[in-house]
Formats: sequence, structure tokens, C-alpha cells
Amino acid sequence: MKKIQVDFYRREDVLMIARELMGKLLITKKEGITTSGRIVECEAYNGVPDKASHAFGGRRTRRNDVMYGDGGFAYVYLCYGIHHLFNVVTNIRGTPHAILIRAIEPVTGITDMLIRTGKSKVDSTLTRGPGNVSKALGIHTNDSGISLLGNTIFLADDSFKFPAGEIHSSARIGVDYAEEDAFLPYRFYVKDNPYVSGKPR
DNA sequence: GAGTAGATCCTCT
DNA sequence: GAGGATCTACTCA
Repeated sequence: MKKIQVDFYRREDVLMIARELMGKLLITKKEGITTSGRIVECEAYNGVPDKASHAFGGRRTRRNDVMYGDGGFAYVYLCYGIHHLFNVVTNIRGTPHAILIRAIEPVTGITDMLIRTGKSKVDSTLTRGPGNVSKALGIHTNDSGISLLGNTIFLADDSFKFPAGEIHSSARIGVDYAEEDAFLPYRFYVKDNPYVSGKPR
């Protein structure tokens, strides 16, 4: 198993990177606890021209500043006052691309995920949906801006691959306000995987 | 099984 | 002062 290196993130085609992220491992090591899961669902956000992106039209605030930095960093923010959403920043400095990790399949540290989420048993809701992913892995808005090349939060490749035919794409979720861009097929998911969240709209 | 309301708080206007 | 890249639970059928 090898950690994904910086050249993976600093490429131009955020859709291609999003597709390649499927099946990769997302690992966090916090307070001596290691938890990890395999990515089964994610969404690409194509920066300035994408109405669904926080960076649409070149908007730049303290919150989304990290998206404008180099690829290979974490962008974490709070949504609806409750949910911490974990994103992978891609492309080079100045191009605010990001990929939202929406769902993972638990791999290691499942007991700790249960403690973090307050659940008593494992079921498919444990890491389904971006809010739950962050909760299960212990990701917090404090982690926004940290490097994915370090040892706290990082992605790894264990050579596992989903068959190409099982990876589907659809419109993104919860971005109705984005008008025509709400329908772009920027969401990728594994067909029939129980951890995949939501419904395409 | 499907649809809807409520939770809850940081960020930007 | 409003609203958001969501989730859950509860209602009703």
C-alpha cells in the first residue's frame, strides 16, 4: 500500500482525478487512532466556472482560501451548522478545484468509528454521506488546510480497483441552487454499493 | 416506502 | 441577519 503523492493531485482534469479516487483508501490518524475507508462516492467541483462550487466566479474568502492553493491539501468546512464536509483540493495554485468525498466503505478502526458516531452497531449508514464520513474519521474543520502528504489525513492506493463497469456518474447532490450546473454529471459512485448516499436529482 | 420538517452554527453580506 | 456541497426521524399512506 502506498501513499498517494503530490503529482496525483496537481493535474488539470478534476473529473479524471475524481474517477481515479474511487476505490482508494482515505486514512486518518488522530490521537493515536487510525481509521480508514475505501472511497465509493465523490463529487468533483470544477472551480471558477462551476456554479455549485464555493469558488464560482472567483469568489475567495477565508473559508475557501485553501482551494486556491496547491493540490494535495484538505478543505474542510461546516455545512448546515452540523456537518463537516471533507474535500480534496486538486490542481495547481490559483485553480480552485476540489473533490468532495461523499461516502466510504469502512476498512480499519471500525470500532472507533462507532464510538465517534455514537452508533452501537455497524450498518451502511456509518460512513454514508459526507457528514458521516467526516464524523467517523474524526475530521474537523480544524483540519482544513492541512497537507494530504503528511501523516494525519492522507489517501493511499492498495492496488484495489473497482471494475470500470461498476463506476457510474450522475448529477451532484444538494446543489439545486446551481441552476444548469446542478445537472452536470460530476458525481461518481460505485453501483449497488450500500454505502453510497443519496439519490441523483 | 415516500415525503417533509427540524436540527444548529459558521461565514459572508 | 440569512442561508448553506446534509442527515435523520417521523409522519402518512
